[in-house]
Amino acid sequence: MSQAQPRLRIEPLDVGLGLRKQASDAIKRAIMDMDIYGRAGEIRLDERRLSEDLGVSRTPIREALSVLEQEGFVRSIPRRGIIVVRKTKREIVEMITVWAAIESMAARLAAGAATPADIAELTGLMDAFEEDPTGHLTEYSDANMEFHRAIIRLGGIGLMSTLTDSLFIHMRAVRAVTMTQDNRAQRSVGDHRAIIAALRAGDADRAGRLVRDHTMGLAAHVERHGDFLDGPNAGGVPATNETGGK
Amino acid sequence: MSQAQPRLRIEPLDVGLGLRKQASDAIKRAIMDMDIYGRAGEIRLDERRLSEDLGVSRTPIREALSVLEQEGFVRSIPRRGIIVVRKTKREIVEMITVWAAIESMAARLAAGAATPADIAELTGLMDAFEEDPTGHLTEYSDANMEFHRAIIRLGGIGLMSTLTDSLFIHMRAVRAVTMTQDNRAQRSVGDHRAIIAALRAGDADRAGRLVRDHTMGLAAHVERHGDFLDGPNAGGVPATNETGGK
DNA sequence: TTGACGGCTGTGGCATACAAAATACAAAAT
DNA sequence: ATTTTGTATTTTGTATGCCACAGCCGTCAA
Repeated sequence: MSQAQPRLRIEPLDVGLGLRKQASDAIKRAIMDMDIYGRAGEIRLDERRLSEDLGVSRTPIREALSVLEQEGFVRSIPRRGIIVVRKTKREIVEMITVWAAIESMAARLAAGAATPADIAELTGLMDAFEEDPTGHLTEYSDANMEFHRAIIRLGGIGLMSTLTDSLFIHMRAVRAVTMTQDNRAQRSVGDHRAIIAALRAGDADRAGRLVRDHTMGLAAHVERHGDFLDGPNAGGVPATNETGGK
Repeated sequence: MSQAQPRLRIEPLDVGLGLRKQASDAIKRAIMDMDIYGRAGEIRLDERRLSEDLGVSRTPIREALSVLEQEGFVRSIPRRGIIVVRKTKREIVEMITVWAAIESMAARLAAGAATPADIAELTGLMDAFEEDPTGHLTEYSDANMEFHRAIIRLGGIGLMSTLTDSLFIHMRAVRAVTMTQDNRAQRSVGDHRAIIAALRAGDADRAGRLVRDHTMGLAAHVERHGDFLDGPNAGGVPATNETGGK
């Protein structure tokens, strides 16, 4: 009966306020913590199990899962259950492309509006890793993300930050891998410095182009080396029976 | 095994599969049909009233409202109820800017991949209005939207279509107004023709730039003349933070 | 007369109970 | 032995009831 079901480890949350949001956060955390691409087969989430693990009834669980579905973490198949989505390489590349489009525009806008203090913040993020980013890949990965988020923020369009944030969440699994390949970290620093220079010069065209090329380069890289995403069970969504048991 | 059977294909009989979606669609339709910007004061939605009107219980209504909240149509205030959101001018401008960013990138991608048939489809959308779009503003407004959606589709990034579609829904109220001002419809046709030419020439840079300038022009126009959005009750529901579903 | 406090009502949040559907298992027939 | 069908269990979808909190109104006191 209770086979090797990927039972998520989560802490029972205390009831108080915003029970639905707490539940969605907890489940989201649990999903991000588990290695989605390691396991094979579809990962199903059982409402009843979740409700008893979290100590709340199924109603807030369902609403939380509805939120997570909108955010692209799970997919609800009508009468069949809720499964954790596994982003395909194709989908990741699409997300990076959208990211490139948005950040490029943000850089254009930032080029005309960024203050010296803003520029200083950007340089500050890179300064710690100028010499040898390869040694501290984990830290640099964070600083890298923060750099891009900062540029988008400097664009002044809040919606851009909202959208890209929800894109970035799905790329946690990709970040670590891509960094270690191809000396990408080192080249990344160079690209970033060029972007900062363009922003400081107020050159919107150049800033937009550099950002676009930089991120599209990541897209091309994932396109080439991101086959681990489609991993063991390739293809897309199996339309019909795929029990996978035994 | 028994796969080659010419099994007759029957509609999956979507009744029952998605009472929640039916509810969300109905409520969404109702929201879009009413003139949100005409009325003053906050528009509250009562769960019990809705469930009574739609003939279903409150549970699917709540889930439908949860979906609508994620899509940005309504806003749930913890113990106060659910109100219909009114997009501010600022938010509309932000949405148009994001739209410009995405469609510009899509045009770049489309410039290298569009087939003559694709180009013909685009020209076909515009041909009917070349002479005098001012006479058939409603029809042209639809064709205009379809033109932009087609370009985004030609970019080949499905995520772009998904994102922009959800953006476009919120701009119905703006479409009609902006078209009638400033001879925008007529100039729109000219811009579109130039965009088609760039796509036909395979000039990614030019196509991307033209699309960006065209849409950013709309953003600037709304920025200038879109005060009716914040209209009667300026700042009716200001940034009270919280909720807002990410 | 005015302001504050307390009960009353209405609405949303959560839990639980019930029904329908799909899958898994088993048995029987070919 | 394999396939098919019937049954049972699991699991989702829906309904309803109860509870907590917010807003409102009336009354009482200063």
